[in-house]
Amino acid sequence: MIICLDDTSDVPIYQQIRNQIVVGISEGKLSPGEQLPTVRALAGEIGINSMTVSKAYQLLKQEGYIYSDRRSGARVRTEFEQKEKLSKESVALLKQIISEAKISGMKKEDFIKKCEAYFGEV
Amino acid sequence: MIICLDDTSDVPIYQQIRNQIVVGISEGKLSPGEQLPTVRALAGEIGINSMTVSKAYQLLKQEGYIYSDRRSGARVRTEFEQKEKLSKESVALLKQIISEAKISGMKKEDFIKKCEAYFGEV
Amino acid sequence: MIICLDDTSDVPIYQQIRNQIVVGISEGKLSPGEQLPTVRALAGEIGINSMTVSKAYQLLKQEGYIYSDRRSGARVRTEFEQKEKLSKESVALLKQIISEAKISGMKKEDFIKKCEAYFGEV
Amino acid sequence: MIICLDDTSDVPIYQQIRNQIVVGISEGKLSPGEQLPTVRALAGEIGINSMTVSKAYQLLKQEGYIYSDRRSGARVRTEFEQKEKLSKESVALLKQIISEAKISGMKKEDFIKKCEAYFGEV
DNA sequence: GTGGTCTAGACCACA
DNA sequence: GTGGTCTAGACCACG
Repeated sequence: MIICLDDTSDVPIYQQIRNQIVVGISEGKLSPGEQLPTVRALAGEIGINSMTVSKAYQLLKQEGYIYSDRRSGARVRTEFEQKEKLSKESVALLKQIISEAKISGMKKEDFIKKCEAYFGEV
Repeated sequence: MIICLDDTSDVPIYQQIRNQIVVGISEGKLSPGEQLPTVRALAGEIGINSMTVSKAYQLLKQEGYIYSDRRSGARVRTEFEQKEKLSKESVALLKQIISEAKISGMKKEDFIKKCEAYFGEV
Repeated sequence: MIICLDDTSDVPIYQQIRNQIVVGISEGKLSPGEQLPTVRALAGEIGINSMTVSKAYQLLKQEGYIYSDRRSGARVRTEFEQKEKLSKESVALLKQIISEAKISGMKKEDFIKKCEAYFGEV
Repeated sequence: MIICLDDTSDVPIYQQIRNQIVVGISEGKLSPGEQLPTVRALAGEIGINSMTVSKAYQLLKQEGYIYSDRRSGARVRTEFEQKEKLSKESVALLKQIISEAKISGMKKEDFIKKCEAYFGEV
C-alpha cells in the first residue's frame, strides 16, 4: 500500500492520505487489523511534515476507520460499524454529482453502470 | 428558489451558492433562460457581501451553467454542453463515496437504488 | 449584411457591432461608399438601445472605417489609410494568441496555415 | 521576470498580470516548475492589492498554466495540456486582427512574416 | 439599473 | 510562512 500525493490537487494533503487509506481498506489492500506505518515513517517515506500525517490519522480514527494500538501504533479496525448508510455529507455530495451528470446529458442507465463498475473496483 | 446557507459548513459560501443553483437547475426549480436574482439582491436577501455572490455567479458562468446578459443580469443557459460524462473530480469523489458506502456495509443494490432515487429527484 | 448579437458573450454589444462591420468591410460584404443603416434603424432591427449602436458608429468613425455623410447618415470609407501595419493593441493581442498556441503545442506551420486560411476568408 | 502594468489600459490589472505570465512561460522566461513570487510579494512589488494578484493566479491556475503547491506557493506547470489548437475566443480574435490588417493594406505575406517572427520570439 | 474591478483590511486552513 | 475566503466600501463600463 503506497500513498501517492498530487501536488497540483486542491485537496489538502492530509485529506488525500485519508482518502487513499479509506479506498485501500475498501479494496482490501489494507486488511482489518493490519498495522499502518508510524506517523514518522510515513511522513519520511512520502516526504512531508509529520503533522500532516498525524492529522490524517486523527481524522481516520475519529471516523472509525483505524484505532490506536498503544504498543504498535495505528491499526485498521477489525470491525466497522455497519450503519449501512451514507453520511449526510456524502448524500449531499452524491446529489451534487448526479445533478451535474444530469445537466451534462448523461443517461441514468449510464450513470448506474458507472457506479456498478466502481462498486466492483473499490 | 431560495438559497440556504450553512454557517457551520467548511464549504465556502460562494461554493454553497453555486451548488444550490446547479441542483436547482437540475431539479427544474430554475428553468433555462430564467433570470437569476441580481448580485446585489441575492446578497441582500441572504445577508452576505455582494462580492461573494458575484464570485458564485462567475464560477457558474465559467462552468457554463449561466451567462450574464448585459441588459438584464444573469440568466440560466438555455443549452448546456452535452458532454454526457463526469468530470475527473466527480469520478474521484464518486469512488470515494462508494468506498465509504462499501465499508459501512451497504449493499450494491441499495446504493444503486439510492442513486436512481436521486436521479429521479434532481 | 446582417448583424448577429451573442447575448452570452463577454464582448460588449457595441464592440460586437463594430467588429462585425469591420469584418464585413474586409470580406467585401460592405463596399466602399456603401450606406450603413441609420442608428435608429439598426437599433430597431436588432432590438437594442440606440445609444449602443451610436457608440459603435462613433468608434468606427474614430478608427477611420466609416464617415458621416450629413445628408444620408453613415457610409463606409472609400479609401482606407494604407498604413500597412497593425495597431499596437493588435500586435500585443497577436503575441498573446501566439503564446497560447505555442504552449498548447501547436506547430508554427499549423498556425501559419490557419492564418493563411483566415486571410483568404475575411 | 518582472511584471509591467499599464494604468492607462482598459485591460484589468489581473488580466495584464495573467497575460504577461503566459507570454513569459512561452518565451521561456519562466521555466516549467519554477516558483512564482508569492501573492503578497508580487502585490507589494508592483504596488497593488494582493487580491488582484490572487485573482490573476487563480485564473492562471484554472487555465492550467500554474498550480499552487500548498508548501511553497504557486509554480509553473511542468506539463501543459497539448490541445494543439486555438480556443474559440482566440480564433475570433485572430480573424478580427486579420480583417484589420487586410483593410490597412497589409499583404498576406507580410502578415505571415510577422507571425513567424513572433512565433520565434515567444 | 446591471455586473466587473479594485482596495484595504481581516480571519482561517494548510503545512 | 502560504493561499483562500470574506467584508465593506468604492468606482467604472455597459446599456
